[in-house]
Amino acid sequence: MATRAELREELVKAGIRPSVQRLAIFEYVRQSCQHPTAEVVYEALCDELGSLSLTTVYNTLKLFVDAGLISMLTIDDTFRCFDGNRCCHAHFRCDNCGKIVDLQMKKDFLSLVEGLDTYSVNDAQLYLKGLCPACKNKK
Amino acid sequence: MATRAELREELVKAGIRPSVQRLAIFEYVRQSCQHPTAEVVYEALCDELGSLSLTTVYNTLKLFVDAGLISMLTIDDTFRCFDGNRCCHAHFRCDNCGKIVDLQMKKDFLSLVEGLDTYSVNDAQLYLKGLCPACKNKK
DNA sequence: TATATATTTGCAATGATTTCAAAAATGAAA
DNA sequence: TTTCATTTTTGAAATCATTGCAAATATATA
Repeated sequence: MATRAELREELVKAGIRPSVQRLAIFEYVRQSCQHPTAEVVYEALCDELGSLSLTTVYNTLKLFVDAGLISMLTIDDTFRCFDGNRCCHAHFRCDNCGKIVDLQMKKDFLSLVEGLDTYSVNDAQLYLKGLCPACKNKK
Repeated sequence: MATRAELREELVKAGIRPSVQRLAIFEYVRQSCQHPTAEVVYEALCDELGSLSLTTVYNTLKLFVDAGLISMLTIDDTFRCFDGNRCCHAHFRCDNCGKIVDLQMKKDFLSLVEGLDTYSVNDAQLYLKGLCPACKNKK
């Protein structure tokens, strides 16, 4: 769990000026285990920041993704969500309840892919879908 | 390369009535290596079928995905595309030219994921992004 | 303090996808 | 074949997450 000062430092190192909004959004996404959408981030920070624009949230999240500070998930085809967890992990989305959970990896994804030597890889996501344990038992 | 009769049979086995539109759409997606969008499928088949509705294409592709006959890719966050290749493979999307290519896998994805025993997995997609060989060299 | 630059804001626009109800096609029964 | 019910297709309108844009605000520099 990083402190606010550490997160601020991380933004500066990435060449991003740590405005109040940016730091709050960065902190929220980094601390959350919920893979929030832009809308969720907006709702969560609106009060704390007094005023906040949904556009700012979208712009800022894009800024962070482009800087490699967080990642964007497209595991749900109707909305994007964001992930501040920097460890290599896969995602599982339950077709029934919609919950998205992290799954540990035994090894990095890339070790399994052939012929990658001539490519330059910036991002890798492994998405699994089906039924989570709880929903599986209900059926 | 499956024949039209084989594809028809496959639809029937899946409990899907092989209408003219469905068979044409199924054949197109199964034979294509281009990961077409609904729009692309629509444009490609409009003439051949005389009349075709984009809504039919969307509905039919969803029908096939739900039946497990093809898969839907969300590797590009602005549109969905579809994949008729049933072999286990990963996808690479070039950030520069947008092209999506298949990559062979040494082993199945799932072998690398921990704690999956209590889940029921229906779909798995590994998405890689970065620069393809051609775009990498240009920079 | 003045001035330039970077950031935020809110509303309008975008565009892929879905909804919906009518029209057409198909299958079963008579 | 004719009739009737069911399934499929169609096209136009609606949806909604995301982006564009131009004005307002905040911050850095001279």
